[in-house]
Amino acid sequence: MRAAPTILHLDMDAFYASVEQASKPSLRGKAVIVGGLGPRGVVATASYEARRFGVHSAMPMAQARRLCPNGACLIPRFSLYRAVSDLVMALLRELSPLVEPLSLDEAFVDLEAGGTAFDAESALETGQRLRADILAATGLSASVGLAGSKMLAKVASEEAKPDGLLLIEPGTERALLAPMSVRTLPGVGPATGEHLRRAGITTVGELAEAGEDELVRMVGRAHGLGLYRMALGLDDRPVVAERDAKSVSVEDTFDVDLHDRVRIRGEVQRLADRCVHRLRESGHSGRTIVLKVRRYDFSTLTRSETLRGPTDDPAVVREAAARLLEAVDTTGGVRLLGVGVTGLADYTQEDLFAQSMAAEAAAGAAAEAAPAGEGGAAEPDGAAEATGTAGPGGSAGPAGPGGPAEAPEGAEPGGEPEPARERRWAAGSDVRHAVYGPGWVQGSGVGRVTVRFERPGSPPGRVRTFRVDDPELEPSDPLPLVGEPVPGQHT
DNA sequence: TCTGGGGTCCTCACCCTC
DNA sequence: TCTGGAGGGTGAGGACCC
Repeated sequence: MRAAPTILHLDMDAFYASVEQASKPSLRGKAVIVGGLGPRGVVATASYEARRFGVHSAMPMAQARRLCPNGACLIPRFSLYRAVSDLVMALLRELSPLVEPLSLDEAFVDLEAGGTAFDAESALETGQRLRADILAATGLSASVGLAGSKMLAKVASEEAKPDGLLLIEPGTERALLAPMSVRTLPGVGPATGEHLRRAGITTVGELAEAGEDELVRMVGRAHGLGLYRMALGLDDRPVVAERDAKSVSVEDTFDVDLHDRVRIRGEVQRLADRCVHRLRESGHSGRTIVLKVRRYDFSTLTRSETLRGPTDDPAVVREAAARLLEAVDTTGGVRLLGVGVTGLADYTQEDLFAQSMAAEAAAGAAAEAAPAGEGGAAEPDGAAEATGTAGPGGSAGPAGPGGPAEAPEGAEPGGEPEPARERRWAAGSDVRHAVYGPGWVQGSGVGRVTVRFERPGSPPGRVRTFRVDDPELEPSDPLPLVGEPVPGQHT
């Protein structure tokens, strides 16, 4: 077991919301809620100001708005968060080659492996310096936990939040953990927490007292053994710099449940294409195709099919997904569809056999499906979806100005020609005005869009309102949070 | 106005082979 | 030839994480 507290866990504070506050000076010190803005959107991150109203991650956005009616609700801007995250991860890699990112805003670092810390004192010094460097590079605060293991370092950073640093001295682990809730331990979520609570176990100390056998009996072998060890403060998992992806998937929740079988088939095909696109981008192929269907009552079904060999052929994935869909009863309505690929390989063995099978199957299916599919008259409730609100980019899609991010290509080959659509301006998205310069959308409706003209580092800016089709207003890329070059002057 | 998206890991059931 | 168990592959679902 490692003695020196040289595992560092970094956690950026309320990351998405903090990035939004840094890039939008008028929001600093205000309640900011980042998440899906559609009717089925949920909160991704809330600023600490919004958390005071009871808003938290995974809460339905509608509920968050009720709790915090004056909060600024914004769509996530992942490209910006990724850019900021890259800066932070680069700083971590200066400390050690062993950096294990967990998400855009969290990572473990093995300081000892990087030679940047060997005892409590040097670890503390490194942690403080890192926090200062992150603040200088991004303008954001981060919390740091230091301990002898990953689990304890994560507990420490959680305790240090917000904007703090905590080191757990070797030998103090059990006493520190004992009074904490079992929910503190990674892997104990609502279900396991409730399971343990019913057995009278609510603290980590009680978990340790329960003993290994009892825990294995209660929650299964792997989980029970892991929980018992963690309750004792034991965790010898190494920091792993490179992790191979094991699956790739895409899914969409629709604003309105889908009933029309033809429409559902179409969505599955579209998702299969998106999934293959992502699969290819990652340089993978995969062998098992998974279809996910969440029904009107929130029950979730998965159906999967394993191919003879890995593929990244869109036709093969589309066909497999279509076959899987045929085995699912969708009467009652579908709120979410997803297509995924697992069993990834890092080679693309061009599977001629599978391809020829797929081509045959496709030809057969096309011959069968075309009359019914194109006719679209089969489903008596087909008109139910004609609202058009349930489209891609509904609650989840960052349906920014210029149209939904997905389905850029003509999505409705057989549909009526689309009239010039009113431009949509999502709250929080970046824009540039020919006269007033860079700003962000504060809100839009009834043919108007309200823009606040400010940028990272500027004082809070002024608000102006335009027609949604104002030709001088256009979507733009986010500006960097720190060290922003003067726009238009690249010398 | 209930409940996103993209993942990982584990368990269990079933089938097949040895 | 029959039977039972072990073990791997597959499919489905649940829990959890950020």
